[in-house]
Amino acid sequence: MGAKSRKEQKEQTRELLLNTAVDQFAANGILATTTVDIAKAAGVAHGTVFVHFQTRDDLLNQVISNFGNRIGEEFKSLAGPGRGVKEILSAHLRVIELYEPFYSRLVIEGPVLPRDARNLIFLIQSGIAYYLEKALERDVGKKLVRAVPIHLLLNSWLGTINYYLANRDKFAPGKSVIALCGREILDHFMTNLEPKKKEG
Amino acid sequence: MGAKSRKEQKEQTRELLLNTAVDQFAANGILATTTVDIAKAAGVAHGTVFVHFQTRDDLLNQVISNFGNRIGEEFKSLAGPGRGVKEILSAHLRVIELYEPFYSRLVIEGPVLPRDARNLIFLIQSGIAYYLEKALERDVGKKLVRAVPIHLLLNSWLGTINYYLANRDKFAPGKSVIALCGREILDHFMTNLEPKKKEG
DNA sequence: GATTATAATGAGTAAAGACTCACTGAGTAT
DNA sequence: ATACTCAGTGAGTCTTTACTCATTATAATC
Repeated sequence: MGAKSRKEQKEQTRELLLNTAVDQFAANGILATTTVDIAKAAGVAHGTVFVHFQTRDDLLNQVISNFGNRIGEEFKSLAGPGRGVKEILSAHLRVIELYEPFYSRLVIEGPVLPRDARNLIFLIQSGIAYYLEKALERDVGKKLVRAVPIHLLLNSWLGTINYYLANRDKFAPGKSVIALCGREILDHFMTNLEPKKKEG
Repeated sequence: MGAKSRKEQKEQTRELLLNTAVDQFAANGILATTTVDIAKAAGVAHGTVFVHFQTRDDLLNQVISNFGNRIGEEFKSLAGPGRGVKEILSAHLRVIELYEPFYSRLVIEGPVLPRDARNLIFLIQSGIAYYLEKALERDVGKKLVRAVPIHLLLNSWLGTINYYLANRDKFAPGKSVIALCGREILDHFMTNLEPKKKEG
């Protein structure tokens, strides 16, 4: 038995392909990246891709699924229980910033990807919903924020963040839009949530 | 000279192709529609497409450009001078609802289209910016709404509307998302804009 | 009526890209 | 040592789709 057993070797190549794929997707776009590109960048033969994944879509789904797990863990560790709305939204921004290159590709190209991929992306985005709802209930109960329907808050938040990510080349060419604009967006949303004071 | 001169005939075929293309794009998606699809749906030979348009991208750009002009005119006629923020946003919603099938395709697929097409789409979306800015200045001056940075209002509005359009199959399967959710979104934004009352 | 110009045709070409498979060579078992 | 297994190879196949161009039919011109 050599230093690398066959199983180990195979698993290693599989992960090399997954990691290379995520990098290529992030750098050049998901639609624009071919299986040849991934093989070349990974330094393996084209056929090797299909030893490990049945189809290109299969590879893509596994890349997205892996990514979703990583990002979900990260978010949970930052957005523990008992947090307020501002902390949840802030944690959301931090996680996105951390994974911005690929995350923004998902936001941009997600809607035109195959159904399976779309569903996975929807799941990833839903990760925030539960925490935001709890945080909103808590803050409304404490009269820290005014009562707003959770779905309007969630959809306008996700919509706005996605809009900035999708137009990152206009808002922050070559930089992180979240790093540049995230704070401002967050403050804007928190101001919108301030309780209305009584008549003076 | 026959009933149709050659010039007339050619122009007629050209418009047939433009109209057929917009319908096909709206119905089946821009990326998914081939030049053969358009030719078949228009009832002309495949080659005829290239008699009238140099490339598929050229056809697409002209479709988007035409669409932009129509939608721009419509918006201007609804959003005359002296209107308030609510009227401008409301006019925006009405125009989008009117052209929702193709407009939502532009929102969904726009980010992955060629640069020229992307720029045209950006122009279309910018149509509201000027009017919204004037309306905001007016309403803030009259103390009807609180002062917010115009770019935050614009980007969160466009982001939210685009988010609903992009997920219309989830929010309003088979229907108009704008018809179903537009009013609610508008009210939410107007509530966000209510001036803060003095301490009681 | 004969000639010319051109809108329209549709079979054909070319390029891109996903996927296959007979083969190679190194690890594994007996 | 020998036979076997399987990760990896890469030239080749197949499909899709934009685009071409020689040809046809019809309007315009003389």
